[in-house]
Amino acid sequence: MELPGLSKGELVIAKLLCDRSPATVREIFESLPEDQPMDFATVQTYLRRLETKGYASSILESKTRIYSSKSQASSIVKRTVDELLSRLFGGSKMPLVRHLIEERSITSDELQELKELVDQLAEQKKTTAKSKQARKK
Amino acid sequence: MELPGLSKGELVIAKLLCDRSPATVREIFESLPEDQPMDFATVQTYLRRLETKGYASSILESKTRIYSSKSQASSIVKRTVDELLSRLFGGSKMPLVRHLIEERSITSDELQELKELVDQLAEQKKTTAKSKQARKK
DNA sequence: ATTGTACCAGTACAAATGTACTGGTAGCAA
DNA sequence: TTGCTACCAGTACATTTGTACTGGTACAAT
Repeated sequence: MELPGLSKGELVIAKLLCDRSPATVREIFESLPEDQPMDFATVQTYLRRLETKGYASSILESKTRIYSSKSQASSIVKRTVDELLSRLFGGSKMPLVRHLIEERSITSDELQELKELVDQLAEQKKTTAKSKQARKK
Repeated sequence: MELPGLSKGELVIAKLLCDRSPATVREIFESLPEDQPMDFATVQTYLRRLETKGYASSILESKTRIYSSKSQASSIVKRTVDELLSRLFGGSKMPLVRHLIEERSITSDELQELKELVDQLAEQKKTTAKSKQARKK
């Protein structure tokens, strides 16, 4: 069940749907960021296409169709990012990480957040290593 | 001079071109990752389109056309990542950073690299702050 | 009963995209 | 000089994408 890729436009709607699933066309329509408005009917079309592509399902609840996402936001994100990585960075992620935190100005808050993340990961790593050792893998 | 967006396919070629510019069609063709082969003529078409869109220029050097990228890889990357960020993460980058280092298994080496990066940034930040203070901005 | 109002399914359609064939030519091998 | 190669410009074309109109209908307000 290899889902077909999503176009740029579909992606926006897919993400919105994930975050609010289940939702009506109108709900999605209204949650559009106002910097890129879109016709109600256009949203409709995108949702229909998402369903066709297997990313969503829907039921007709007395006159109103309710769409539900069939995939987690995380999996859509993963898929999309994977594509990006393979297209631009030969599949490895560190170059992108670097790009994100080097080529763009980072705020102190973000830096702080990042630091915590790293510490946390390091901690986790240590634990994993230990338990591995314990199990004498 | 707002360059038009690049499609997924164009992006691959654009990146390849950036990395080797100037290059002939054949060179690009041969540097294609073998997991997604493509006809020579298709590469030709992509390059032509890149030129039309303003991302590349070319000259005919005695029977062979030589393409050069007109933009830095970094700016193409930036543009593409920006798009992704706005589409999937409301424009902020930390969620993507998080995704990259949390949702995907990270190796010790990568973690180490990340740690260094963070330290380096912290250092830089401190310096900046100081000089700002010195200048009594 | 009449008229809006919402929403739906279907259809439309130009532009962008992915992918490639073709006919022509210049240079080199035979 | 005759092919065979490489390469080029141009053209082709089915799909996908972006974007939206339409005609029909059910429910609500008049």
